[in-house]
Parts: sequence; C-alpha cells; structure tokens
Amino acid sequence: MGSRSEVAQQSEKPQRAPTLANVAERAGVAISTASRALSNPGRVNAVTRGRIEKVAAELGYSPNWQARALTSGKVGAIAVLVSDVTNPFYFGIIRGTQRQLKASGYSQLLIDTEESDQNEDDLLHRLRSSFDGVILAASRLSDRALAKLADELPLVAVNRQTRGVPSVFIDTPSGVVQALEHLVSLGHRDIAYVSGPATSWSNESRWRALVKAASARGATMHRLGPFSPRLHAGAAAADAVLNTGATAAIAFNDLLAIGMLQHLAARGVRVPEQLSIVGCDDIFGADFCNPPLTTLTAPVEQAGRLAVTMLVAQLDGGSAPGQRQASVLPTYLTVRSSTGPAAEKEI
Amino acid sequence: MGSRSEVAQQSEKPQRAPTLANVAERAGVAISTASRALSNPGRVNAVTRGRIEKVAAELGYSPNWQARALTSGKVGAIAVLVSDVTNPFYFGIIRGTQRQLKASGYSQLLIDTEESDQNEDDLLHRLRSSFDGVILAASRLSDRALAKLADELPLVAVNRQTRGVPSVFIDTPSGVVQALEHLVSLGHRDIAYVSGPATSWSNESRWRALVKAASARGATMHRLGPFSPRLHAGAAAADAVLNTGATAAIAFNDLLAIGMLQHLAARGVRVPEQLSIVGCDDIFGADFCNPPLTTLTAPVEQAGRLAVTMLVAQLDGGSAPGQRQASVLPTYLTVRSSTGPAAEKEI
DNA sequence: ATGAAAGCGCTAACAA
DNA sequence: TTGTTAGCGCTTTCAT
Repeated sequence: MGSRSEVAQQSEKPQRAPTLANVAERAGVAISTASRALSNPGRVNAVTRGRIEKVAAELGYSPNWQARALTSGKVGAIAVLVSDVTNPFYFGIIRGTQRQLKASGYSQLLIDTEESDQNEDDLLHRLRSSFDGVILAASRLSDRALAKLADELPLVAVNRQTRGVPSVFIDTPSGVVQALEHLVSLGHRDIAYVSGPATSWSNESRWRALVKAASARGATMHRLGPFSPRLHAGAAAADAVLNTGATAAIAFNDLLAIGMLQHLAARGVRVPEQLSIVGCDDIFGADFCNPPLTTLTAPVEQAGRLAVTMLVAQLDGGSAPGQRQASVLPTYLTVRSSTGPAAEKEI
Repeated sequence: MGSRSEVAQQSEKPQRAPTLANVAERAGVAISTASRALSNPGRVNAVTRGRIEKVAAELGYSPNWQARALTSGKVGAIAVLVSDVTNPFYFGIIRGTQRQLKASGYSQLLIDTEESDQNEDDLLHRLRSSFDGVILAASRLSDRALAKLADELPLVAVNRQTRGVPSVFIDTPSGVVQALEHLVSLGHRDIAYVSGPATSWSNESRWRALVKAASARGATMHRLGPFSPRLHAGAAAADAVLNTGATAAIAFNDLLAIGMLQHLAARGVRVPEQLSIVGCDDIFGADFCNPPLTTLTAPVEQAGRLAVTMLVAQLDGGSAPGQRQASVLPTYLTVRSSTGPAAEKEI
C-alpha cells in the first residue's frame, strides 16, 4: 500500500450531500432524466426509472429544497404567525396546523410577531421567499393592511373576518351570547365583560354581540379593561369586576378567567357562590383549575387544520380569486363549576 | 390616451418580487456591487452603498433566501424536533427556542416526530437542506443513531446525554432526589414512582437516581408503569399507586400527576391527606390545578434558549470538534399543596 | 424516451 | 472600489 498521504488524498471524497448530478452519473443518464424519474415519474421509461431510483436510494439522495424552490417557485413550507407563542390559545392552532401541514407534505415555519403589527408586516416581507403561504392566527394588522397582504400572497386568516380575505372564524360572538343566556338563566342581571387587548378584532365583535343580546334579555353589561390576555392580568380584572358589583363576569379568554379565579381565591371570594366566571377558548387547564371553568369551547385545532386545508387548496388551485372563502366554526358553552346561581344582591 | 389594451400591455410589469438585478440596474451598478453593499457593507464605497440601499428600500427588495442558501450554504433556519406537539412540556421548549432563534436571526422549523425514531431519522434526512442545524428535544433515537447524526450535522440535544453529542440537560435525576427527601422528611417511607414511556431516556435515569437515594434514606420505592405521559393516563396510574399502599407518589411528569389528581378527586381520595403527589416539569397549569401541584420546576424555556445559543455558536464557529459541550441546568423543587405529612398506616 | 442547455437569484473568486 | 464570470442544484423547454 502507498504512504498514508497518498491514500488520504485518494479517498478524499466530497463530504457534501449527494446531488442529482451524482445520481445521474452513477446511473449513466442525463441529469434531466434523473430529475424526471424522481419528480415526474411516468415521463420516463420504467426500467430506466427503476435504475435511477435504486441509485438514488443507495446514495441516500434527497433533493435540495432550496435549489428546487429556485426553479419551481415552491419551497414546501408554510408560515404560521402567532402574536405570542407564550399564549396557550395558540398551542391549539400550532398543533392543528402542524398536524395537517405534515399530512399535506409541508413544513411549518413558526413565527412570533410579539403582538406588533409592525413586526408582522416586516417579518412577512423579509421571509417572503421562505414560504409558499401564510396562516395568520389572530393578526394585529388593520383590515386594509390585511386585505392588501392577502392580495400579495396566499394567506388564510384565523379568527378574523375581513372582506376578500380567506378565513377560518371561530364564532365566539355567538358563543358569548350563549354564555350570557346561561348566566341570565341563573338569575344574573349585572354582568361584566372583561376585555382583552384593544387591538383585538375578536374582542370588539364579542362586546358588540354581548351588548346587543343583553338589552334584549334585560341584563346590564359592564365593560372593563382592556386587560392583557394573560394569567397575571387576572388579578386586576377580578378586582375591577368586584368593584362594579356585577354578579358574574365573562372574560376575553381563559387565561384571564383563570387568573381571576386565582386572585379571587386569594381574596377569599367564593366562586361561583359570590361571583360566577365564564372564560373563553377552553384551553388546556380549563378543566382542572379550581373550580373547573365554565367556558366557551373553541375548536382551535380544527381551525388550524381547516386553515391549512384551505391554504393548500389555494396554493394548488392557483389562487383563483373566486375561490376565496370564509369558514365559520361553531363554539359551544361547556358548563363546569365556575358558574352558579346569582348571589343575593346586597342592599 | 391609448386604448385600454395598449395601456395594459405597457404597464404589464413583472408581478414577481424585485431581485438584486433590479436593484443593481436601477442603481446603475453591477449585481455584485449591489450584493456587497447589502450583505457586506464596508467593502463598498459609502456613497454608492447609500444609493443602493435607497433603491432597495424604494423597490421593497428583500433577498431570496433560497438563492442565497444555494451559494452560501446557509439557509437561516433551524429545525426544532419535538416528539409530540401536543405535550405542554414542549411548549416551553418551543417558546424558548423561538425567542432565542428570533434574536439570533434564524427561523424556526417546527417538526413533530410523533414519538417515532423512524420518523425522526427520516424527516431529518428528507429536510436536511432546509435547515442549518437541529435541536432535538427529547429524541427517541438510540445513542448510536444520535451520535452518528451529531457527526453529520450541527445538532444540540435537549434532555439527553450521549457521548459526543452537544446537549442541554435538565437535571431532573437530582431533582427527583430532592422530591424524595421532601417526602421522607414528611414521614413517607413507601413511595411509588409512576414511570413514563419505556423508551424515554430521562425516565430511566430518574428511576435509577431514586432507587439509589431511597435505600440510603430508608425508604422503599415501588416502580409502576410504564404509562403514557398524558393526562388521561393519570387515572390508571392513580389506581396503581393506591394499590401498592404507598403514601406518596412521584410522577414522571406533571401531565400524569395532574391526571392522577383528577382521578383521585373523583374517587374521593384526599390529596395530600391520604396521598401525596409530586410532579415533574412544572408545566403551565401546575400552579392552578387542584390542589396546586408540588413539582420539580424545570427551566425549560431557558433550556431552549441555551440550546439555540450553543447551536448557533457551533454554526458560527465552524463546528470545531473540541467545542462539543454539555450543559446541565439545575432543577428545584417547588412545594405547593399536593404534598403533606404521611398518612397513618392502616394496620 | 432521453439529452443538451438555459436559467432561477445570489455569492464569491478573480480581474481591472 | 467595482465589474465580470462562474457556478450552487434543480426544473424545464427544446431538440433529438
């Protein structure tokens, strides 16, 4: 055998991943043939194809997505934008999209906009080439900006209804009305609504639905907030509710509701005896908090899956303008133990 | 004015995103100069650069990541593999990595391996060209496969210690010993360990640590399971514990522990009076379940951030073999209300 | 059915 | 400091 250096030089193979060229060479065909065999079977002789596939497997070849994207224009990834990865509400969305995306052969690019519409727009433009389409979960964009965006790229908005923007909407406005009816039937007449972020589109639509429904049912609504939609904001919210003299409260989301529960327990206020609480979303934990929360069960995972389905259809269908659609997912009230008969009014 | 068709044809601009060539042309420089000005400032005349930047801004230019990746070899994305997006434990990891990744200028590719090592390996190879590095959260891979993988691509494993594989390890084995001591000091002598998945590396190391520590402290450990690390498995686990006659149980994770709490409440077993429960991870919800759970607080988000930091260093530093390192993050016991003095033994 | 060749948008030598 | 010129790995006409 030769000296060590000789051997080393001889066996110095390129450590890089095998390319289509490698496969083609080894199979004794042109690159284009290999390409066709692998990504357009049927357009190539069965025998040749078999050989190419065999070689590809041997070499452990797998196509370079970047290169493919450059020519085909499709990258095989979809961006999922959430305004705060920290919020358990998005867990459901992330799960739902993840699962369906995987089933559809796409990758998920998870992006956190940190509650800023500026960020949202920036990131989207900066990463534009990294995804084929976008799912906007609870966008902070203005209607105008959103509509414009939907015109520029394949997009589906979750929990947001804007003209001309394909969307999946979880019908919480109807849901809060159900909650209201539940409370009214328990004798509550003074009910507080604990608002979420001022920029939240859902927040507004829920409030509007509540006000309208309340007057028809002889109940009075008190609007409180806005509050940050987090656990820790529950303390302030609870105090605010107590201050209004309302006997029940409907919170923007479960996070706030659970936070309220914690604070009320600390203050010695009994739920539901002294105050009834209704949450919204039915997030993880709503069933095992203390007391278990009466809340609106939102089909978040389903919404995520549906959004992906719609987006993929849009991508495959070439985004025919007529295909724009809006799906509405129903919500239902899950009654647990945080609501009960109205407390006697103090005189 | 001309006819409509004339106008339409004239204004028929390419609807595609502006490219570097467009910028260069409009700024009156060569493409390479534009490239340098934008991604390698300092190597170009300040005035020229200013002009180029201005034009780029006007055109709303943003580089095509795919094309860039093709030449530079870096795609600007890091894959985060979790074995089950559904598990709240990973929320922390996802959050931590997401935040740090964003800070480091990378995108997060979220991948769910669905508890299958086969999937894990496949996906990694198939998507190899779509990321620069990988963070493996609770890999199901064998030590051998993992070590091999770490040799092929930049990688950091979370909660997994394997020779030669850079990792971030959350020291729950020491943690469960703390939990054990806490229980022993409360008078417990018969303690059950509720196992997680048989394939879980952490599960084994915790059990080993417990057995060793128990004998030194005059306590007896009962091993139960394996159980699926989910809420609903808590019912079976709780019954199993009750069956051993143990006065306390340490669960593989909070999900199991909380599931046990629910089932015990349903069965009328009081916690902690009749049975003490300790969880592991301190996931979202551990503080507001009923009763609030005594658990090992694991710095998951920090682990995620740290993993990213290590991976990015590895990528930037050219993956010098000597740079391999393993970080250990401490865990501490958070005592809440699910543990208390040992119940009197029935005779 | 297969091959040759022209890019996709960008970076990185190499020249000038 | 700036321009010219090769590619990166792949898909896709256009020939053959």
